[in-house]
Amino acid sequence: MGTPLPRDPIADARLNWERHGWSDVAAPMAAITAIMRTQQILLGRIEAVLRPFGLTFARYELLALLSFARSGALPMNKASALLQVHPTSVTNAVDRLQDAGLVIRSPHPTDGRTTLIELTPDGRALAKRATAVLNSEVFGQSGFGDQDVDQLIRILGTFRQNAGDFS
Amino acid sequence: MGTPLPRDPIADARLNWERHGWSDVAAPMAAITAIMRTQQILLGRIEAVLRPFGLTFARYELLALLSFARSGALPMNKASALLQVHPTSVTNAVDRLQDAGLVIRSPHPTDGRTTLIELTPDGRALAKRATAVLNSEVFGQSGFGDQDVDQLIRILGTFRQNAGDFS
DNA sequence: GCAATATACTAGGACATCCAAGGGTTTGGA
DNA sequence: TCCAAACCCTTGGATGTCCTAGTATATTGC
Repeated sequence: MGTPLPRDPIADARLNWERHGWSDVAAPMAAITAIMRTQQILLGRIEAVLRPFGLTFARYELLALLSFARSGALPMNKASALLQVHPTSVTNAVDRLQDAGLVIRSPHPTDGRTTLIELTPDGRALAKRATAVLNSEVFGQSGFGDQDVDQLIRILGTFRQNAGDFS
Repeated sequence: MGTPLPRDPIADARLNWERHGWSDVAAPMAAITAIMRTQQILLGRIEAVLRPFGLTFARYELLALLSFARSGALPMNKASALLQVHPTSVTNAVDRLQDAGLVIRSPHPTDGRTTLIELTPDGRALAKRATAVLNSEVFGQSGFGDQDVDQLIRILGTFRQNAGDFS
């Protein structure tokens, strides 16, 4: 994980696919593998930036989502849907954020099944500070050209829509 | 995680970023978030296809890598470097593959520190079957257009190279 | 030749994700 | 009205990833 490899391992995989007679799917295989690897690299950068704040990306995303909500509160199922993660992942994140005093659980006023997650003042302040650093250290130095950013947003947006993320 | 959302949550996040005066990094934020989400979707598809084989993506990748090695064997550190994951992740995968009888550990002939991972006949056969299904069910139906696949490979290839994955 | 440094793998711990299952609350049709 | 079906959240379990530390083996330098 330290020294760069002499050759692109994904390009090599693609060649292997072609050599084995799977040329028809070699390119998509390479694209998908590249997405997996890119995600890993980006997640590593993000986690490194958030670590000093005692946050992980999952917890940060939840804090950020809450900070954009008018009331600073959201039902857990709503958060799960918007973050597009399993409900149990939200439970897990809320547990830890609550232990850190960044959010509190409160009962829904009319639906006894639902739990609201509410940002505390500390949570709101931390979200703001973390976002500032994330913006300058990660998003502002993504390494993608402006045109490539547009291409990614377009290509992946279409993909996500076809995958049923939104309509 | 079931019903499509009425709106694209990442596009909404981008709007929120712009509303808060972070327009300069809103687009890269959206692109990066889209990569994270796309990876999640793709991983879900892959894991679903591999589950009947008793494999996960991490284990499959190791099997596939070994199946392309001339001798069907690789040192663990080599596998770690090529798969670009932490050495402990390889240890973990090898433990499980070995329990399943798909690989065996053997000592390196000249370097006492090194352990070779070797594909068993069962492992080789399973890798072949799993690859066939992945090709037809996932890579062959990626949902990306041919041109978009090329764009992804180009954009993410440059990114990975700049990130130090290879030279 | 021997000690210091580097390399290889593994053990233990923290987190995140998903799935399956369980208990409580609402809703809706008979 | 009342019970079954739907919905919401949590718990417990399996995996994967990384980090830190520890053990064993090689290599390097004095």
